[in-house]
Amino acid sequence: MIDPLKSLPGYLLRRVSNSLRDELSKQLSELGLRPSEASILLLIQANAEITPSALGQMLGIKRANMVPIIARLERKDLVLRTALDGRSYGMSLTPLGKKTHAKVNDVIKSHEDDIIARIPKEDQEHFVSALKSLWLS
Amino acid sequence: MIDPLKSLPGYLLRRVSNSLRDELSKQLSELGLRPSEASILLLIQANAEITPSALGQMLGIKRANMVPIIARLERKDLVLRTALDGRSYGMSLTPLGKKTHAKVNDVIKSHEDDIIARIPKEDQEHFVSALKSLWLS
DNA sequence: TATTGTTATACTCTATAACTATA
DNA sequence: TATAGTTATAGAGTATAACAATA
Repeated sequence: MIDPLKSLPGYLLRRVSNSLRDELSKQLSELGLRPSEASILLLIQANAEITPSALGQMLGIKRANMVPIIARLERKDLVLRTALDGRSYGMSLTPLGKKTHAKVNDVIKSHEDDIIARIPKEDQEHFVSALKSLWLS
Repeated sequence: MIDPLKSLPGYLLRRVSNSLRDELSKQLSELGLRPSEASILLLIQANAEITPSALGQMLGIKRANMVPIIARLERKDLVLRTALDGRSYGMSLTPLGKKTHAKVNDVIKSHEDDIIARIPKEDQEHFVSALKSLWLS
């Protein structure tokens, strides 16, 4: 079979991205989390009292779609909300959220290390550089 | 705001992949096609009488999910099926399918050229090499 | 027995419009 | 007026299980 797609960088990028996401998703599911939920734990830890809108902007997730994600994190007792003013609230990690954050951090770090380890040494820096030049450009 | 995710290659990869896919999707929508449909036109052109199962395997799409995709391509008079034996069929491009294939090819080529053009010259080869080493490994 | 195409179904992620309450 | 959070809803992609017909 001839595969004219395998020579296309954009196509390669998409397939690789999907398979890596599936791997991460599987590892995070052992913590009962989805990738978006895990990312949010990292961002809340790094930004005390961050709002859902700010989170969504950083993650490229629409405000409307943040609602059920945050609701799940709250239901799991991982995050709690504190009113900032009458219409917005900041989010922080509960004690359980902090413990989970540490585990998430380990999982993501090992996932990222795995990725780098699979790339030949002489390509690694160029790979990250290329991704950064494609980032939102 | 601190973004601990922007330094993670896997996260960068996913965000870049998503935004590139959105761009391609938008361009293909002017042809009335989705990325999966466009890919299939390329693969049928390159592989006469290919079956849905073989297509799905190459694209990483489950057989069950190929059904509605192919049904749409047939409804648009882009592909037609020919029985190979009692239970399987091969797919080929109709005259309109061939014309559309040429347009799809142009769109995808310019999309891919755009991607490469955004990457610094000294990173381009390493980027593709890195993607290939991450491909299904 | 294994495979092909199919149906039905559910889950995830995403996109839009409209509403409310507050700034 | 503009913004934050929310609701409802629709679209797209994906996953699984089960079935009939055929190899």
